[in-house]
Amino acid sequence: MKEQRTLSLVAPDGKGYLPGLAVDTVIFGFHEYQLKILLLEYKNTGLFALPGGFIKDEENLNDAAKRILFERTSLTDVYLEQFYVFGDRSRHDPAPMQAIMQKNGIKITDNHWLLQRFISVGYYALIDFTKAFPIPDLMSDSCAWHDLEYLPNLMQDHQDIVKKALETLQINLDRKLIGFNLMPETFTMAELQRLYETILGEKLRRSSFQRKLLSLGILERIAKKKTGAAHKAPYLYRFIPEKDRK
Amino acid sequence: MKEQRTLSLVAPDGKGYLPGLAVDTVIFGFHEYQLKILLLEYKNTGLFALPGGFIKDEENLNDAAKRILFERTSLTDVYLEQFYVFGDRSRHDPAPMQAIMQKNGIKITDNHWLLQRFISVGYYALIDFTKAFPIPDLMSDSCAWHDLEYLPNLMQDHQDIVKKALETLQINLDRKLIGFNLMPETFTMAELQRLYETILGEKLRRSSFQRKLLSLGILERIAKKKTGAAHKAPYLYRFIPEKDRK
DNA sequence: TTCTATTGTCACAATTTGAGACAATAATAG
DNA sequence: CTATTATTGTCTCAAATTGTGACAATAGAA
Repeated sequence: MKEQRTLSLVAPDGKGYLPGLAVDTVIFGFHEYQLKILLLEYKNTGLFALPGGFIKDEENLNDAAKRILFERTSLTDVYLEQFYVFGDRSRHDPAPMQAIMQKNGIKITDNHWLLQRFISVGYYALIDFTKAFPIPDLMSDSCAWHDLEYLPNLMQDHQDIVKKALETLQINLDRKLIGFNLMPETFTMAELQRLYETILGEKLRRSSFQRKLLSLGILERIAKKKTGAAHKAPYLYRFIPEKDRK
Repeated sequence: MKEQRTLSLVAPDGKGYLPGLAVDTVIFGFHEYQLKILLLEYKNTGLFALPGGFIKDEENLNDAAKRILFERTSLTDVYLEQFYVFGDRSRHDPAPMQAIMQKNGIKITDNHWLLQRFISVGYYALIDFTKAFPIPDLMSDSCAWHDLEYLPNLMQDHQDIVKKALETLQINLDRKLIGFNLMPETFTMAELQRLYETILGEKLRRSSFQRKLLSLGILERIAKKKTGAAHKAPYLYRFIPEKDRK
């Protein structure tokens, strides 16, 4: 682990980072029929926030997002994409950040870098829930999964950011075939269908779904079958990466 | 006209603007079966660039984009949307900006604000070619339409920005029904089809296209017909804004 | 061995799209 | 005025896709 924290490493003048610009990441996972996202809970404040960070002077923007994602999940090679820039003046509200800084023993100066107006680039990531072990930063009690349906109140405009991220995910699901990034290596057709239904927020027909996905030529059926319940055992499937398709 | 220029109003320390952040706009128009974009040509430099600008300290990001668009076109209420943030370190190349500043009598200091690294938020706009009268800024000889197929060499990574803007337009064309923003108030079905074909870069079947677009319930057929050529006169259509549909 | 829930697949209907045909018609040529 | 020409609006039929339900297969439970 190279680094576990972001905020508190930042000097009061923000030296080493691009000023006024931040990255916020909506990290999606899927578990027990539910879409989840990772949220940080700042110590002793009851404030929840999306994992975020800043861009180093000599860092590519997309690399900064990758780094921030890595710091919270230890994962690399993750599906990660920009989706919107949040740049309204109204999102500038220094109060919660002041509270966080205070609780973490950071000296609050009137023009502390963290209290200025920030414009934030929103990224969303899709990760395999079974592979992620969330790591809080040093200002946070926890970095944990939260059900998308039952989110706590979030800092600033983070609720809007989540909403826009979900909309983007819904739009891109079929076109970019990115749902598989939320699944474990192997899965049944029923599990995959539940993922789609959860993301899209609607029921899908079983036979149409199966026919459609098999016809795309992106699934490999694995000979083995799953066991455990009192009915015919389903096949397991694996997603075939684009490069391996014929 | 409130303001006609951007760059040269900026003080060497960039006071009044958010540091390190810019907006670049890809302004699309359609004329004589061709997609066009607006480009600035900087005086005596042979350098072409997308219209761009900076964000004021107290300005919403999206409002900055609207303002920049207005400064070049005098248009308001235009379809304008973010599509990507260009934040690679490699895009920082002060040489062309130095040339522009020199030719425009702006004093070049080592740490002039304009020569720092910028991250740029890309916006694309769709406007009615017949309504736009491009206005150069004071550093530019011209602000003029250029055929998307025959662009001059562009500054920095502006070629990539245009490419990404076009890809976004192609993806959103059907989903958001935004093509009409490129058409005049009334148009024939053949004209509309040519627009779609040009944007998508492929031929479409006439009867399928007509059937599809009529079935969407977004076109109002106007009683009058156009005249002028030796064949049956086509109907004229008008796009029905969402609020007026039933 | 029988029962139950779920799976993989098929058949048929409904819908959408592809592809072409045809009559209507605004100007033009004679 | 009439014949010609190019394009338009619409229709038909075929092909492809999707909706809908049915059915046999089967892993475990009763």
